Amino acid sequence: MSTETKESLNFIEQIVEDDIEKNMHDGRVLTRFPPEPNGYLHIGHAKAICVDFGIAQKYGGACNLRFDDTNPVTEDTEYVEAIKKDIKWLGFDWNGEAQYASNYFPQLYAFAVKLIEKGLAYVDDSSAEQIAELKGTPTKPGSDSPFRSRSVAENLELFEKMKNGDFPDGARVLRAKIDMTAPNMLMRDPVIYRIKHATHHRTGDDWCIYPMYDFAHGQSDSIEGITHSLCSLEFIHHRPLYNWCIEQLEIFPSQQYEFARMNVSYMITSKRRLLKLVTEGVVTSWDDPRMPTISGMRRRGYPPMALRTFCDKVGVAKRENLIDISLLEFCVKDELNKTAPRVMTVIDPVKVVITNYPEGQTEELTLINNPEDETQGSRTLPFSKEIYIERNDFREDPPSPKKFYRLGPERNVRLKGAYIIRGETFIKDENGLITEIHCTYFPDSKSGEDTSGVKAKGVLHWVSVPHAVDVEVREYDRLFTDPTPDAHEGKDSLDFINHESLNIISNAKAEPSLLQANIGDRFQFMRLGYYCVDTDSSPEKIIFNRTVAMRDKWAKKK
RNA sequence: UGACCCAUGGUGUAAUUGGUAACACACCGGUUUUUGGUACCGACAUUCAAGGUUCGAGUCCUUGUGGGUCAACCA
Repeated sequence: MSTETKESLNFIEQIVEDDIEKNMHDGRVLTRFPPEPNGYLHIGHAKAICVDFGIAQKYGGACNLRFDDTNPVTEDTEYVEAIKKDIKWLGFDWNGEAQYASNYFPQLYAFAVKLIEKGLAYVDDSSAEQIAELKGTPTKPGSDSPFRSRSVAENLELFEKMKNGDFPDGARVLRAKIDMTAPNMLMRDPVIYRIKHATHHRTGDDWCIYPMYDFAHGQSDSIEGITHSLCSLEFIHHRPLYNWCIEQLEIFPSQQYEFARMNVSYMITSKRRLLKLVTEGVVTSWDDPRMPTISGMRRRGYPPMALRTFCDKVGVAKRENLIDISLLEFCVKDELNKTAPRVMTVIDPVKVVITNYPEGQTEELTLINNPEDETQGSRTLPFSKEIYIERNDFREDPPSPKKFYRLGPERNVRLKGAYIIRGETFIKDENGLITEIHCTYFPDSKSGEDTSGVKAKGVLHWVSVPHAVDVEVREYDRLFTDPTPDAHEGKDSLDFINHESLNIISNAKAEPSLLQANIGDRFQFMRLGYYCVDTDSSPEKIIFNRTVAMRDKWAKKK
């Protein structure tokens, strides 16, 4: 008797399972991730990667990485390398070598010739404007180009001349001959080849004509034997053309399926607008920790696994969506809670003197590194007469004393992993700012061997003054003040920039174990949040990025 | 005066394919806690509308309504 509950499938998984059941392509599953190497990958790509590679993985198939590099003027190998790095970092492996649409240029050219020979493509001498003119509008049918009825021989000759570089850019195009009155604009004799005397990042100057997306993508899928070509909803209108090309060329029948792209609140994914953030100096670079790029999130400290579980939780469907960024942050915190070692760092330090603690004495205390993971062991930490605590962990006169679990005059608190101390007096400067707090400690209240019987109001993190390490901490907030900054008509996303998205703290005090930290290492700063060592760090100065702050009910109540 | 896609709590995704709305996040309340973290418990929707088919509809049909996409020699 099977009691297993049937796992619910998204609509793509259902299609794939149906196909496997029908033994389509002998049950083979081959997907592909087809980025254009003209920009950096962002959170939206992460979703596509998880779907493309994830489906393949789930059904024992494989996923090709294919660069859709059919427009030499915008593409570059720099992006190729960055994209590969991001995919690997997310934890996916593509099938064999990376593929390139440009590898198929000879084959694609032959496909075009075949179409001409079948009387299904023609060379059009019209200008871009004229072509647009005759194309009609979504509500008005288009009409035939005067060049539509050229003979096969003439088309063949002209197309070859196009290839040979006999014409300047824009002089002529090759168009598929379909139906100028089709309700789907893409079927109104789409341009499939254009002249561009440009150097391609891979094929150099071998070609001066380049196929359009619609004449390259589907055929590339077909050449590679892709079984399920998954893309976002905006390509749904391309599907009839995708199928038309495959049918007319009589090649392997790859199938395209569309799913909704993922939108995340307070993030933008338009390459153009992302670029603007960099060029306008809103952020420092493509991998600025505030950027929704994969490289930005990596630098911010988001674990790749968190991104994957996030995409997983978001699911796959066909409706427009706006995912609450708090789900992403939840996934990040959930992952980090299990994996990040705990350390203590005081961000806004105020000095505490323990008046009854022996002068000059240092104790080595042992602290657990991660209560969620025993295998992470423990470390020792120096304790002494003078320590730093967080400024807001002391209140001279707490507003609601019963609810305040921190230090104050005549209040007892436990120093994490150390002793219980009691607030006594404090010193203020001329501005009323507290500069020093005097406490006494209970010698028999040592953590783990507490026989004092003293009740502590709460637990504070701390750092020993003589052993403290100065570090810089960079706190980030969302880049925009509006959840959908690019969805307001007549307004630019830059109108919603959060000018307080970066807060630099240059004099935080960290426990000495952090001296051993390496770039990229992630930690939980107890009671504060999760942080990682930034790439800007040097041996002289460790710089931490705040990946995400801890959930804080107390801050919320206030 | 078009074609195509979509419609389930604040958000996102489910619902054994026609059998009486589930899970996660967020929010609110509580328990535990040497992190105001974690963990745990509780509260939170009769599925866009109106008809129809049916013993029975979130699932099927019809008509509306609302949202999205399409007029680059970009992908």
